[in-house]
Amino acid sequence: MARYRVGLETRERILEATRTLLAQDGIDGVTLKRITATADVGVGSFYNLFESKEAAVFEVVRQALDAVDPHPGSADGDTLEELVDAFVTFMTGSSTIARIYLQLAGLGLTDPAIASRVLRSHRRRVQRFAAACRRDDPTLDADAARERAETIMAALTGLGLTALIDPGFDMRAHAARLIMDGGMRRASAVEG
Amino acid sequence: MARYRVGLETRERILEATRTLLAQDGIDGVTLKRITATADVGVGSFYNLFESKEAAVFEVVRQALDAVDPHPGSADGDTLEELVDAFVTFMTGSSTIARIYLQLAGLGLTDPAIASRVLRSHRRRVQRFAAACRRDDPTLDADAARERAETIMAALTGLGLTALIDPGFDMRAHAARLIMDGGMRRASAVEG
DNA sequence: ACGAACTTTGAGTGCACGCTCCAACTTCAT
DNA sequence: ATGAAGTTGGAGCGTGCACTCAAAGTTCGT
Repeated sequence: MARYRVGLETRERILEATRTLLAQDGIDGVTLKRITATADVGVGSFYNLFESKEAAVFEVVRQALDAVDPHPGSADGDTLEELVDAFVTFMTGSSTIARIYLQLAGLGLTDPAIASRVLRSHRRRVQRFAAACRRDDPTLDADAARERAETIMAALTGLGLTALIDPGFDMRAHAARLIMDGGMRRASAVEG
Repeated sequence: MARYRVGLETRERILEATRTLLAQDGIDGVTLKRITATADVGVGSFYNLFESKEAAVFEVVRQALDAVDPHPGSADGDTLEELVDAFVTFMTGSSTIARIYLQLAGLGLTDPAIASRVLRSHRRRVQRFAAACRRDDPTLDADAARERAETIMAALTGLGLTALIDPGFDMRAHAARLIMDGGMRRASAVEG
C-alpha cells in the first residue's frame, strides 16, 4: 500500500486531515466522508491506502503518543521531573490530541481491541517512569519503583482529564505537588 | 410524562434495561432497539416516557453517581478516608457503571453538553472532599483544602481508569498511598 | 359507567454511516 | 516507449441508527 511518491503524499494528507478532525470534533465526530473531503481525496483512494477508518485513527494517535517522549532516542536519560513535565506539556500544550488519547482510553473500557493498545503504551511509559523513580531515589527496589511509577502516572492521567474538562484547572501546579508529596517524603522532616 | 402507575413501572423497566446494556457493552453498544427489546417495550412507549435515548442514559448514570455517597443524608459527616473508600468501591465494585462514567467523561472532552454535566458532578464532589480535608487537617485554609481535594480526586479518577483497563492493578492500595503521602506529610518525620 | 388523559404499538421515515467496485488515469523501472 | 503496478474518484450498496405517528387499548378520578 502506497509505493509511489504520489501515494505516500496522499497518505500524509489523509493523516493530516484525520488529525485535524480528531482534534476538532473527537472520535465520534470523524467520519470517512469528512476525512476524504478535508484531504480532498476520493473514498476509493482512502481505501487504497488504509485498511479501514479505524486504521487511520490509530495511526494518528500512535504518532502523537510517540511524540510525547522528551528524549526519544536515549531511553535512560530522563529525570522524573522531565518525564512529568513532558506529560503535562502533552496534556495541556497539544491538548487537542491528548483529548483523543483519553477518549480512546475511555472507549477501551468496553472495547478489548482498543484496551490492549492503550494498555501496551501505558506499560511502556510505566517502565520509563519506574526507571526514573529509581534514579530519583536509589533506595527503592524494582517493585516499589514500579508501584510508585504507576501511582504517579495514574494520577497524572486523572489530572490531565480534569484539566481538559475544567479550563480553570492548573495541571502543572497539581502535578508538581504530586511528585513533591511522594518523592520527597524522606526530606519532608524539614516541614515538621 | 408518566403519570399513571403503569407508566412509572415501564419507565423503571426501561432504566433497568439501559443500565444492564450499558454495563455489558458500553455507550456505543446501547441502541434504542436493544433497550426496547430488553425492556420488552415498544419503541413508541419509550418515546412516551423519555425525550431521547441520551436522556435515558444520563438518568442511569446520574442515579449511579448519586449512589456513591457513603452517607447520602448528612453531607458533613464523612471522613476523607470514608470518601476515598466509597470512591474506590464505586470504581472497583460496581465497575460496570463506573466504566460508563469514565466513558462519558471522555466523550465530554469533545462534547460541551456532556462536559457540563460531568463538570457539575465533579465540582459537587470536590466540595465534599475539601470539607473532609479540612476536618482531617484543620490548619488548612479553604483554598489549600480545595486544591488538595482536587489533586486527590483527579488522582483517584486516574487510578480508577487504570484499574478498569488493567485488571491486575490494585486501586485500593494505590489510593491508600495517595492519602498517606499527602495527608500525613506533617507526620512523616518519623520516616526520616 | 363515563370519558379525558395517559399508554402502547411497530411499521415506516429519513438519514448517515463504512465500505465496495471498477473504469479511467498515472507512475516509473525497464 | 512500453506496460505492469499503483492510484484515483465517486456512484451506489447494504446496514443500522434515532426517531415519528396515528390508531387502538388502558387507567382512574369523577
